[in-house]
Amino acid sequence: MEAIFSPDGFDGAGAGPLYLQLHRRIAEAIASSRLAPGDSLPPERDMAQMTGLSRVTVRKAVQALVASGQLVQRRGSGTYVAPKVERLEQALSLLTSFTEDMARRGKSVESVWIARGLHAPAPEEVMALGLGAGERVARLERVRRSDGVPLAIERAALSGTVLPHPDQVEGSLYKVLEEKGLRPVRAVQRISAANLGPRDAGLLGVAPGVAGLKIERVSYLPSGRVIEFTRSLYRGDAYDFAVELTLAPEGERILR
Amino acid sequence: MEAIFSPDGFDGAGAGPLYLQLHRRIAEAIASSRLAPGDSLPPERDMAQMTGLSRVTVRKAVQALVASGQLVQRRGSGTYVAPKVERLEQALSLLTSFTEDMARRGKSVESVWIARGLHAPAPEEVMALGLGAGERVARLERVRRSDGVPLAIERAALSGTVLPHPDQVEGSLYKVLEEKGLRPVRAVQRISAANLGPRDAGLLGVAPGVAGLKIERVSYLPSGRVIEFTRSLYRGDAYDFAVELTLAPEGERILR
DNA sequence: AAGTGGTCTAGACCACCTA
DNA sequence: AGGTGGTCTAGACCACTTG
Repeated sequence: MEAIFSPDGFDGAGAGPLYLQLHRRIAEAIASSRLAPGDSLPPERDMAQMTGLSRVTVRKAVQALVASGQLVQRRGSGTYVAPKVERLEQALSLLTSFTEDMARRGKSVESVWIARGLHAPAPEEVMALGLGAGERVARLERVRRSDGVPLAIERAALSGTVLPHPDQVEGSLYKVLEEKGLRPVRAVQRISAANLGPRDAGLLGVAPGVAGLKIERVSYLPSGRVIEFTRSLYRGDAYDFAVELTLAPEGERILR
Repeated sequence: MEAIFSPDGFDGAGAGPLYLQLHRRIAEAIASSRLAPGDSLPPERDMAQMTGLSRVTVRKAVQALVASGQLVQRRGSGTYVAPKVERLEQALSLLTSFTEDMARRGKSVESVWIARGLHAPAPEEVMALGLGAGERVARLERVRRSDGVPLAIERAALSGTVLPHPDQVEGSLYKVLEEKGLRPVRAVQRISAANLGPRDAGLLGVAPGVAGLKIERVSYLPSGRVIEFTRSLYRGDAYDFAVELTLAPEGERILR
């Protein structure tokens, strides 16, 4: 521990800014397991004194590690090495619900509802769902947890005609749809990455700015009608999406 | 412009930290197009004076916007609203090379080589490629650009036996493999999100900490042998991966 | 040469948690 | 009550870009 915060070796010419040098020291200590998940770091003021740097500079080094999810800070308590989250791998070619997917691997699933209700649709929702004039939209917004760890924020939108009582949805949305004979059989997803804003980061229990996977999904009924439009944010460090690619024969198109 | 940086309205009770209030003001100005891509913001010292805040606090607000890719800063020059990047959509079910993919949409492609050579393999590479004892690994590391904009960092690894002269690869790796009769027909990809480190961010021309899509791909020959192991980092704001999902009939498995 | 962002400091007060 | 992280300040110097 002393070695990490020793005042020696700083300011070697060409080593770059002091906060980056300290950042590197701590990151290497974590990578080499000299700092293990759950370990606490000295208080910022102590790190400053030990290294001979100002607290502001120490904070800048620490903040970068917090922002990339390697450290967590708790006000009034201290700074800790982030617990290692086990990565979940999910096959991307199967249209399954979160609930079913987790059940298949024997994980518990909890949903924490943020909002459930009927609203006036946003233009984007009118487009995606093909809503008629005056039709309302049912919005289901929840945090998905598995074994107590928040994994994703899911914001689903459906036609208010299809789901007139969104507040009665409890567990799996797909199960509810199935009971109505409206289970989707096909979906198109778009995947990108984005930094989590303060609100979303808070819901997922990570620091603002941490990378998240943003997934937009439009689901279709056998008739080709759109049934669901869902925007999800997954913790980037907790999820792996797996997909298999095949060589397309000349001229063939797979994505419609 | 004056409205954004007016000293009025700060410190309203319950509005949160000053740097977040300023962050919100600027973000809203960008979202509402009152600040358009390419527009310059006042110098930090001026923003500080205009708002009545210290430069450090102004910097903290600005830094957060830089870290999420909404602003760019150029030392000696100024602070600007980030140019809007056009999102590229790529189908995830097709095994195509970057070069071919871009050619299909009439985009130019440039590769900037970072490294090309034979090395002693890392354990991870031995595993993924099934390397024999003493076998070397060919590494190809390059930045992929389209129309001058860096889009991705691609780090490919192949058996040194398959590709004994990696320094002779110029354009499409898949083309080279095809000429050897070694074109992959199947691949498994794993997708997650991660904050870009200083080095990778620099290569992609974005600020450190910006969210990137991390893709690991293992490609197979018709014989089932692994031919290629590639780790790529895509700019999260410049790429959409599109994938189609289908409902799997009972008992069927799609991913092998 | 002047102006810009990049780094760094010492010190202060606040809000929260733990004891 | 004491310690922790969270915020904020004024001022300084450096490295780089621009006119």
